Amino acid sequence: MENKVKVARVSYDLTQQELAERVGVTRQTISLIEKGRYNPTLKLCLEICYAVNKTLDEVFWQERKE
Amino acid sequence: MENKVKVARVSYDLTQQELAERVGVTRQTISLIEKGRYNPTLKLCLEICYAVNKTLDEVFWQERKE
DNA sequence: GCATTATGTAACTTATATGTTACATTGATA
DNA sequence: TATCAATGTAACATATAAGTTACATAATGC
Repeated sequence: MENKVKVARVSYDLTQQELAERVGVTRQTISLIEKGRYNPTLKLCLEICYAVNKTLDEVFWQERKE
Repeated sequence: MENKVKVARVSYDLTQQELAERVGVTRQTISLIEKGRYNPTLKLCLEICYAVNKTLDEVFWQERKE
């Protein structure tokens, strides 16, 4: 699950810990999502978007790969 | 978890069963997502978007509610 | 009426997202 | 060099997304 969470987070000058607190998960969860090792739930994706002022498409969209 | 899956699906003239087969889940999962009783994973959201030719924002975006 | 299709949902199981605790590594900085 | 902050990750526990089976209802067509 590749995504732009890390870019969005860093552009907001937030640490993983800070982002985690704002969206209500642990630092480990943010780390795993940024590393593409987790398939986050929609609710968490939305919380991350709200925290970095971006939309789902901007942070999580990816074209279908055959 | 409100969303526009049902509208998008019906506009494509797909039954829950057909959409479920295209995205690789069961009919029950589609039903529960449409009813807002499930918090789907990002991967499933993307699959649904691909199936109905829409983006995440079009089908799953919602403004933060305080 | 009787079948058939589409949908809602309940009980139970399985897979996995997420939490908890803990330890290691890297980079900056005093 | 020695902290310390930020990050990666591993083992295990918990919550819940998703599957399986099954049954019910509404709508449609025979």
